[in-house]
Amino acid sequence: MAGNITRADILRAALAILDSGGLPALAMRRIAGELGVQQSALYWHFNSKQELLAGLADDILERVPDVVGDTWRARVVTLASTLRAALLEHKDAAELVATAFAFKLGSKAPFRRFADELHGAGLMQADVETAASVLLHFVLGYTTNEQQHWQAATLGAIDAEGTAEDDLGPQFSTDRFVSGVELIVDGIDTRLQGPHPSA
Amino acid sequence: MAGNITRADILRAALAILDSGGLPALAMRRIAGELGVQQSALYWHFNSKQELLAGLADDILERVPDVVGDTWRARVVTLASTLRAALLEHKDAAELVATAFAFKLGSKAPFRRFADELHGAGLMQADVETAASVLLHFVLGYTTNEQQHWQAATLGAIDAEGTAEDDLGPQFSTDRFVSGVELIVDGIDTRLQGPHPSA
DNA sequence: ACCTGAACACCGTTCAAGT
DNA sequence: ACCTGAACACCGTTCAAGT
Repeated sequence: MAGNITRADILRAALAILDSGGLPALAMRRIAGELGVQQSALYWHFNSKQELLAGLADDILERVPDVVGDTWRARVVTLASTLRAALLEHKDAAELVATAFAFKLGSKAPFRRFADELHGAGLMQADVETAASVLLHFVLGYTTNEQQHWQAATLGAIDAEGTAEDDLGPQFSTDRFVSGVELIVDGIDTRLQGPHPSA
Repeated sequence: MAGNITRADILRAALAILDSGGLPALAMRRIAGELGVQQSALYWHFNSKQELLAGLADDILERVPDVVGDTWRARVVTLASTLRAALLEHKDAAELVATAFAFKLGSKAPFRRFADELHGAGLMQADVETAASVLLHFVLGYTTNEQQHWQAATLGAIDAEGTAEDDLGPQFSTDRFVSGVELIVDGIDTRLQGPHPSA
């Protein structure tokens, strides 16, 4: 009936399924079903499910807007917060992006975003890579935990508050996230103090 | 013939399978097969595979030795390196522990280890939790990527060097890892400068 | 070029029934 | 208390064949 299916169609259907049911619902059969096509048809457009997931991760990351700010510190904190916000908009997106990043499939874009800001701040290259790595791992790790915590609470697997928090305090909030980013930024600042190396 | 199977037996068999084949090989049927038992027998000892994996994660983390050092900085860097080393000893262990941690099943032990060192350093409680969180996410995130990179290279999916590294430099090494930890530690140091708050 | 149909080789989990 | 046997309801991937 309708014309052929495209990669974009597949990714759009996959994102809708992710939004409604998260990663556990994201089966090849389900995506195909939503498009009115056989599951094997997807393998003409993607070599594997992992490749499809990497494409999804890239799509989500492309929606992260450019950041503005007067100082590099402000821009780095804003970039981290913006990235977290983009991930929180889609169920399981943090885990999805973290996995795609670990597998080196696409999506080194967020690493580059951090690296560019830090390079612009005057950090030397070795420190740029170290700092970008620390920032990215914190954003992905924190947001993954946060998202899983929410969803577990929604399913009733963990009671909404108290009990499971023990002595760790209220674990997840924008303030806690920003505190972590600022701690890292203060560490970076430490590397900017000596503008004229003697040797 | 032999006596009944125990939780410890199951975890021992699971760890052996993890070592040889990684997480993809760790199927309930495989664990049961190794113990000469039906897969359903495992469900008397564990309510789910996730619970079993959490137990495995705890086992791996229990092998992390206590750290010594003259300064809190030295102890924190050593603890991070020791944790990484323990994870690198078992295939896919970093991903396993990161997932168990995200799911809040057991294993907040490493968080506490970092928190205790930082508390001893004189950091105030809110900063202790922020800093421990940043440290733990970096250790788990970096080591997960490192371990997956190695294994992909071993399987030939990524050529051993060059090419995939592009402009990111040599991505994984003990030095790079320690640099990241030291950046965080410098950020922490920043919070220790005002010993007598005025209000 | 793009998709169907059908199969292959797996999964985790449940549950009555045995001992 | 601990385990068997068998089923349920799924997976990702491949591949000849169609159009």
